[in-house]
Amino acid sequence: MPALAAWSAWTAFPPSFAPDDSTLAEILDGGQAFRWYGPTEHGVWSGSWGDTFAEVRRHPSGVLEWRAVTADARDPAAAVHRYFALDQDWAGWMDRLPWRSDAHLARCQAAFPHLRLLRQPFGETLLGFLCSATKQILQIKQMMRLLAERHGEPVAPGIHRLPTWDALARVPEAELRRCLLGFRARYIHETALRLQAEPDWLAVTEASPYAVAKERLCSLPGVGEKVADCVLLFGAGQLEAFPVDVWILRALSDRYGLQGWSPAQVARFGRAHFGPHAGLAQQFVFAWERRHGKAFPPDAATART
DNA sequence: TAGAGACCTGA
DNA sequence: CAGGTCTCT
Repeated sequence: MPALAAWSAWTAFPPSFAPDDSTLAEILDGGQAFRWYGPTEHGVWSGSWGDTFAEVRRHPSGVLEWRAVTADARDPAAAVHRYFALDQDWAGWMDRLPWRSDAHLARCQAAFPHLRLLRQPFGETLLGFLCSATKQILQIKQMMRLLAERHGEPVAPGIHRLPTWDALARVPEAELRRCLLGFRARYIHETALRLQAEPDWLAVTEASPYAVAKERLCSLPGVGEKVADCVLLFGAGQLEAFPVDVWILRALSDRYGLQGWSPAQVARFGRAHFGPHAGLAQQFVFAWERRHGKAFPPDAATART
């Protein structure tokens, strides 16, 4: 009998990563990643990326901690650090956002302490957002779950990883449709074939500067500006990426007075206003709009075009 | 860098 | 109708 995958011991996250429960939920299940489930009645989140399966919970002391298993039973600490980008200068980036002159941004930052951008595996991020068109988070998660169960290798007993693009290239489009993908099945199938024909395309794209990487991504079927920016922001650490979805459109319209602006115009405004880490600002504005937007109808003072 | 409709399926 | 893209006018 093969060695059973073993859990690492529960390990505390560093004090620099101390989100409250609501912010943790926003990080894990707010639309960046589609592979987290929770919290259980005991407050445990479980999720997976690549070959890693992890759990996150709050110790009675209040400290956030994690444990994980990996498919080949190597120490998962490095994988966890990379995924949560624990070695990055979040405090510095936060301080360099224009919160001093932007009261709404300051409010968003205050509302989600330690909100982070995840650094997910590039290929998986692409897969997730290729499925995201006109779908809610719940439905995207369902698609990912079916893809993993039916076409991904097991990483631990009962747990399957997402299929690699190589594996996806071997799945007929009709079979993909059975994973609730709908018209997105064609995008994924065709993308898989292209990636198969060019084995280092993903790695080269991930390592390319923002503008180049975005152009490359946009050449894939089903990938437009919004999806490309999500993939680069959540799967490549490109903080310049500024995805404009309906929430950001609404937020910039209602909070910044940009009624009637097109997505392209809003994107230009976002990069100019929020600066080189616009993608980070975007995450706060996005989270705030989803959670609190309804309680704050558009401000009459800014509601002029 | 305009606007409309199609594309799948299910909450 | 839904966190988008593609295509055509």
